[in-house]
Amino acid sequence: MALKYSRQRQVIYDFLMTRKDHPTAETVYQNVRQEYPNISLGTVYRNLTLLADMGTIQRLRVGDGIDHFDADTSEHYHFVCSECGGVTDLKMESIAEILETARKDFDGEIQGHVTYFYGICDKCTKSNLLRK
Amino acid sequence: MALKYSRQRQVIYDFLMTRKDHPTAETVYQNVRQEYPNISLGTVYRNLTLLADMGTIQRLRVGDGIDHFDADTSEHYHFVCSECGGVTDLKMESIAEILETARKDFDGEIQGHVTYFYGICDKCTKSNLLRK
DNA sequence: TTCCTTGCAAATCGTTTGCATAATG
DNA sequence: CATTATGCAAACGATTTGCAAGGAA
Repeated sequence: MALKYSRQRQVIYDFLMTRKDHPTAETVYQNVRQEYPNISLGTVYRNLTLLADMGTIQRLRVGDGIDHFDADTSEHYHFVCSECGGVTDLKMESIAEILETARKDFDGEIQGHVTYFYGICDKCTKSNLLRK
Repeated sequence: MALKYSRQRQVIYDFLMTRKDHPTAETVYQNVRQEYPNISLGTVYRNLTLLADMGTIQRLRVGDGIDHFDADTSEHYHFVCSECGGVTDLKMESIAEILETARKDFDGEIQGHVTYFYGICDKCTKSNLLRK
C-alpha cells in the first residue's frame, strides 16, 4: 500500500494548514469544494483519516461527538467553548509531567494522554454582557 | 419537569454502581435486560443521559467514539487501553494544577478540563508476551 | 499495466426522538 | 388527574464502505 499522489489529498492538506480553528470534515469539505467542486465527502473523510493515521495531521475529539482536525502536530493543548463550540489553541507551558504522576501507581504502560480544557471563550463572555 | 420514580432508572443506576469498568449504553442494556427483559435501548439511553445531566453519574468520552458511563462522580482519572479498549480507573494524585497553568495566558474563562491517559494495560502487555 | 484513489450511493453505528400507552405522585 | 416515563420503531448525523471508473507510477 504505497502512497500515491492525489490532487484531492493535497488540496485538503493545504486547506487544513491555512486554518487554525480545527475544522470538522464537513467544514473541510465545504471549503475545498469551492476550488475543487467534484470532490466527494467520502474522499475528504478518507484522506483526513489517512493523514491522521500517518501522523501528518491530528484528529481531535473534544467531546462534541464530531471530529476536528489540526494540521499542527506539535504538542499543544486545546480549549473548547461550551457556548459556541469553538476549538482554539491554548498557549501554555507543557503539562507532560502529569504522565509521571499517572505512572506512579499503575501496572501497565502509559504512552500518552489527551487533555482539553473547556469553559467560555472571551468572545462569548463579551457578547453575553451585551445581551443583558 | 419534576422527576418521578421509575423502576428502569433504578435498575440502570444499580447496575452501573456494581461495575468499575465504565460500560457503554449497549453493555448496560444487555445486562439490565437479563433482569428486566422488556426494557428498551431507548430507555437506557434516556436514563443514562438524564442521570449524567443531573450529575448523578459521569459520561466519559475517551476517544473511541462511544460513550462510557461511570457511577463514581468523584474527581479521578481514566486509562484507556489502545489494544483492548478497556477503560479503568487510575489511582493518582490530583492534577488540578494544570487548570492554573492553562489560565495563565488565556483571555476567557476556563472552567474545567478533561484528561484521560492511554497506552497498553497490564493484561494486554502480558498476553502479548505469551503470544510471542 | 498495476494498484492506489476517487465519486457516488448505500450501509453502519451510536444515539435521539415521536408517539401512543403505562406508571407515578 | 396531571405529568413523567416507557416501549417501539423510525429518524438522525457523523463516518465508513463497496464498487466501477479514473489517475499515478
